Amino acid sequence: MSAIAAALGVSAATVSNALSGKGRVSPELIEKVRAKASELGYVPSLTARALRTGRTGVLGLVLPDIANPLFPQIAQAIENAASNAGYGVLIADSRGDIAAQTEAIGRLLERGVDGMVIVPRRGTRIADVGCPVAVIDTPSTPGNTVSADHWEGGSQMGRHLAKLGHRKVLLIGTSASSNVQNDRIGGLKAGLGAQVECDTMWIEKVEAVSGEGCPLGLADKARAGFTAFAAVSDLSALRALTELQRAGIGVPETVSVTGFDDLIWSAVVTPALTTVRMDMATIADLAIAALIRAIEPEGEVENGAEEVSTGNVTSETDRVPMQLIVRQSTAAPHAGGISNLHAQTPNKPTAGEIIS
Amino acid sequence: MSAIAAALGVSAATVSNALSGKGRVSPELIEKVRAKASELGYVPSLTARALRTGRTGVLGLVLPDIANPLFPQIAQAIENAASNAGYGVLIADSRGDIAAQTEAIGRLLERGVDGMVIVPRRGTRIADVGCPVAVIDTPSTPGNTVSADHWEGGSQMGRHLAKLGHRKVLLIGTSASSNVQNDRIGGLKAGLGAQVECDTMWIEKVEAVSGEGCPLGLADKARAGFTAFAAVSDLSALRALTELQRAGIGVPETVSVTGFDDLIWSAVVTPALTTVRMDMATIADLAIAALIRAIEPEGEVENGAEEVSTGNVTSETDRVPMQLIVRQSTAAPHAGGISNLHAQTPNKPTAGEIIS
DNA sequence: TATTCTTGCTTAAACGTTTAATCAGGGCAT
DNA sequence: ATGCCCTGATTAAACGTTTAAGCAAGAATA
Repeated sequence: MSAIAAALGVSAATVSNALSGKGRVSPELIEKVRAKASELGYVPSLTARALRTGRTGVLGLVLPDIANPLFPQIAQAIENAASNAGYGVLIADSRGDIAAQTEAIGRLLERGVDGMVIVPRRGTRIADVGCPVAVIDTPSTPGNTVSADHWEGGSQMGRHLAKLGHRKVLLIGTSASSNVQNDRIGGLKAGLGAQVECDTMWIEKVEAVSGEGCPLGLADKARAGFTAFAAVSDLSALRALTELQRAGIGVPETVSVTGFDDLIWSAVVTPALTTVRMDMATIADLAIAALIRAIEPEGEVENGAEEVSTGNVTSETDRVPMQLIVRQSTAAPHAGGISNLHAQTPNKPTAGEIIS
Repeated sequence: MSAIAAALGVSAATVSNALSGKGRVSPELIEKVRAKASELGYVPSLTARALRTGRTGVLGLVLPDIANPLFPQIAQAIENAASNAGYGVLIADSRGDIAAQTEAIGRLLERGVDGMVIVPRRGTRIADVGCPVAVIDTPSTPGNTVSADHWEGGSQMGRHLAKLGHRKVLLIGTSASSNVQNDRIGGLKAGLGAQVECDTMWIEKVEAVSGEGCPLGLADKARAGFTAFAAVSDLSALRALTELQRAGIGVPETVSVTGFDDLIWSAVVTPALTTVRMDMATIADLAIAALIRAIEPEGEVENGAEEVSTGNVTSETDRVPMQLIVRQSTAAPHAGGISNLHAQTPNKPTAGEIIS
């Protein structure tokens, strides 16, 4: 910067003002400074700026378990939104226990992040950590900034299955302590309506008895009359799908299987999974916008409260609709029921029809 | 820091020296400074330090497509290794074209990262970007810093299949332009040996003709005598597995299916996938260690070359062995061949036996 | 014409560290 | 006893910005 100033015979402060458009600088000088800057390939030192302004231009991203298959979607959306807003994204894995989450947050704080996006570990409440925080969890959780409307997504799926004619549905969740999963299940039940019989299976409970990765006994369930298996995550749906197929039960002609989240494999398995997708791009945009509102000074208002607020930020809307994607894993329950195995239906293209 | 200095009646410089152990400070004063520092809850400003030293303590992580299902493993391992070394990790998604990758690298550079880890987009060579770079690709690619030994992994899998008695194997890849996939396929062929007949299917080519997500026609292949389908990624393996199951072909009693990478779902599908896993923790450790060697001054050597080298860094070893994980999707080819459909074998626990 | 406002720029301080250079004093050898 | 080295500290500069305050000169106002 001083090089530009010297080359133009002005002071460094003027160059700064010219580039930021803050002080009073003549238009022609601004132009000259701009020209010289790009001529010299000037890149402002974000470090120095950070030191002076106290803002680093970096946001932290804290995830409960970075190995979560949903992570790519989240990270990509957040990175994109942040990057559009001129921010960088520092990741912190809070793998393991709650202590690790706290420690991860601490590391980010030390690095001087201006704010952070936290997808909290199940059942965790985020205390005021000393910087603005956007929480992506579920609308039913207090402190949530913005998230997918899991309940509504569940209800879309429920209506889809009910409309196909299913009357006995098994809901499959992983952990009963997950707010997200409970919301999805609540929505499913509501969407299925009162006349549909449903039962809920929590995989964690089954595994506590029979060991991790054990068979879920879904073939028996099918024989018991369940015609649809609605998992609240695509991973469980995949598990259900392959277990049923392995047992020789045809999907979708005998039973239907549905998932949640539209994970990477949903479209490529056979039959392609009917699922419901979060609009992560919108969620990320809202979360980042809310954060930035808390970080950057208002400008308009001249109140004394120049302090950056330091708690959970809020968004205009705390829930964004989900998108039902109907593929080949759902169909009307066949009258023949379980007896009609392996009737081959031609594979239609898998892109999926987006409903709603 | 000045608060500590004032409280102890010494200068700020002394405090700095005491905490960093650099200058000459009396042992008892060091102790007092330490005590006061933790009493006051002193947290050094990494920003100021960065300004002064020119090093930010932040590494960049550039991924070809953050939505890649392998990403969680990579990000987690890198974050962990970096964090252990006292570095933060800034992510940059280079989704889209090569231009996006360059632009992502530029953003990281502006933020003053001390170095970066790049998993290059297929076929990309990383030019000298102005900071140390660790490239994680494949040993056969020039410029590679460290990566899994994909060829060796393929050969392990090949030997496993050959030993089971398979004599006609279909190798399934996504893109013929991927160095990683070619290495894996090369290894597979070598491991299978000369007496095993094999053919290679590239999904991209099939899809170019029949559309994305189209059936791969594997049932026909099975009828043509292929008894094993070795995909070079778990995603393709999953696609193969479900397509075969859907066609009523039993895995593993009729044909075997194998994958690569041990992605999250490999253990939970039925039958659980036999696959081969990268040791990302070791790879990440080596990559980060190599980076840090380039970043941090040698200390010992008193040569004038204080400059940080600015190209691709190298590691002691550029390839780390893969780990064959045998689960339920592989078995000896049944003498009866394709006719013997749906023979049920009991589901064994899915944890997987780790070989080698 | 004398005063005040406005414009366009400069000066200087500040952000919180690190580090080279300096300095006072005590022990040691000459 | 004088000069020298070593120890344990201090001083001051520097990193590259931002920004409040100051200032000179021309324009507008009285």
